Amino acid sequence: MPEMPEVEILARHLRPLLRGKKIRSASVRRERATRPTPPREFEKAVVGAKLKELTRRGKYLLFEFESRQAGLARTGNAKSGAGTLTVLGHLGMSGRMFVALKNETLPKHAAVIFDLGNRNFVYEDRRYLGRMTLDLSPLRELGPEASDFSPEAFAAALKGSRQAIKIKLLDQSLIAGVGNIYASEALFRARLSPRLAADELTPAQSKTLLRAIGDVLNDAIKFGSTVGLKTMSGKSGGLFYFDDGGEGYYEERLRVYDREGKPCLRCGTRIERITQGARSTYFCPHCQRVR
DNA sequence: CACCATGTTCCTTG
DNA sequence: CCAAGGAACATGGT
Repeated sequence: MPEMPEVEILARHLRPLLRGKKIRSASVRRERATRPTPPREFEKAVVGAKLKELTRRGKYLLFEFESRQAGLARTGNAKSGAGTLTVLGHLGMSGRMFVALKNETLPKHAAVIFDLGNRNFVYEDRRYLGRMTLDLSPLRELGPEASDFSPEAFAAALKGSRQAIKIKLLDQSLIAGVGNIYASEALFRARLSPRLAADELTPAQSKTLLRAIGDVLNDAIKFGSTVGLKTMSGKSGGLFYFDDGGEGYYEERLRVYDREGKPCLRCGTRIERITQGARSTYFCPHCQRVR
């Protein structure tokens, strides 16, 4: 469930469930899951730690723990100041995180489990493209959140690049949090062609695009935190948030993504799918003409 | 078997 | 140094 809105909703869901909880034991069931941190080192570092705060940056989750004793300095956890240990989480394409009752069976691809006493925290990932790690270096490469970007700074960041704007939006060092789905959605909302070169956008167009990105992300968060929660309630005593997408608290919100051949919701023209940077882009050839 | 998938990183080629 | 393209990672759905 991995674009910024899904991560934000997940963070809001998990925060009250995890805050103040102490990790009794930790189990890494896949070598890859904590890369580049070795699994045993990861387990050792988090056992006994109490979660202070859970925050989000781009598509990453930051689990901030109170360190137990001295001895954490050698974990190479750059962010850990005095008394703090931070675990960085990323869901990749197929990761999920949830708090479960202890008698619930673990999913087949459970990658990391924290024993919290009367509950388990589970990170599971079918494709193992995500991770939970002590390596915080990815944070240094992230561009601003959409909400922190001024139109002027965004325009400046696009200058000097002839790359297609759609591909640029996926660059986390330019702007953090936009993924393949919402890149198409934002360009549709801004009525801009995904094939426009980044430096071809006028200041007015880049301003429109930045606003569209913010709107698309905010709408998704708003939708996910209302309909999504309702959809999921009842599962495991309401402890789950993300399950399998349920009945459409997600896809039905999308206006162009995955709608190839279907009529544009604005003008009726057939939506097209093209490949850019080896990934699918969906757009309306009429509403999103290059200008 | 073929192709596709919400992400990131690394490699090659130009 | 940059851009573009592709592969890799690993599993599952259609």
